[in-house]
Amino acid sequence: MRIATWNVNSVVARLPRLLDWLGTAEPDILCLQELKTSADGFPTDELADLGYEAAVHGTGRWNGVAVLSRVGIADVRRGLVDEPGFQPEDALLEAHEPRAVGASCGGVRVWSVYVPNGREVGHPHYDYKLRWLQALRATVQVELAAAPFAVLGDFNIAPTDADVWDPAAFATSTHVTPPERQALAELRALGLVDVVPRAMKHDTPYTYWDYRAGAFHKNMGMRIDLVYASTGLADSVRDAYVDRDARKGTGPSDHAPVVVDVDLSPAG
DNA sequence: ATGTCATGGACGCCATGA
Repeated sequence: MRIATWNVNSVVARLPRLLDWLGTAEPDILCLQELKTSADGFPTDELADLGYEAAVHGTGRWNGVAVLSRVGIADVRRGLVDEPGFQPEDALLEAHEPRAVGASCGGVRVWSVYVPNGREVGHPHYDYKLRWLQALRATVQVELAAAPFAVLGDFNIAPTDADVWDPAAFATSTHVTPPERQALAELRALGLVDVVPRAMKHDTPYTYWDYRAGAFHKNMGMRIDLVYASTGLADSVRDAYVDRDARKGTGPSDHAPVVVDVDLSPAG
């Protein structure tokens, strides 16, 4: 079985690239992030033509996550346990954002997550990020009972200094701070394993490169798209890689897909 | 480090978020 995750930076703008990629990579399960559209705008029919069903959690212009599956989809759950919202400075009410959706596909329980960016250390969004990660932990704690299990997506955290192109450039940034990394450690402590993809080029398994300043060609990247698998599922992993080709060419997302092949057969 | 995108609202540009 092939399981993948991809922040597509608008599923509508990326539809030609997404359909092309599905046709060649042929994942059984694909977790999508940054749909940037509501469920109404989601390209359900085009994906169904390729044999994929979808569990969608989207509300409009920002965020949005989905699980695609060609091995069945059931028990869809939208949102986290005790999920926090984000309250912009000028808003009266905090708004819940579509950043997490879970589904059972072909005997595997998967969650597609888009962790808040955090913007700047000390910004209200950074505090929201840490609170959101605590809710993710509470959700995983419950959902992990349905193993094999994995939570995949854009975590907006580089787990180690080796996962950023220049640690010095991130000295005062989000994505690398001890509280963010501690939140990842607490997820792993529940019984999850960071499935690190093999390096393809430059000996780095980065998954994200800024659109600006030729970052991709200079390999100024980060590994922030992660696959956190239950121990049993991690044991069944036969290969894991970043599909850098999906970051090349015309009209790419700024993220590349992470692809994981697992062998779930009893003898596997 | 900041040379790019994508979206949506009031328009052939700006604000927002990443």
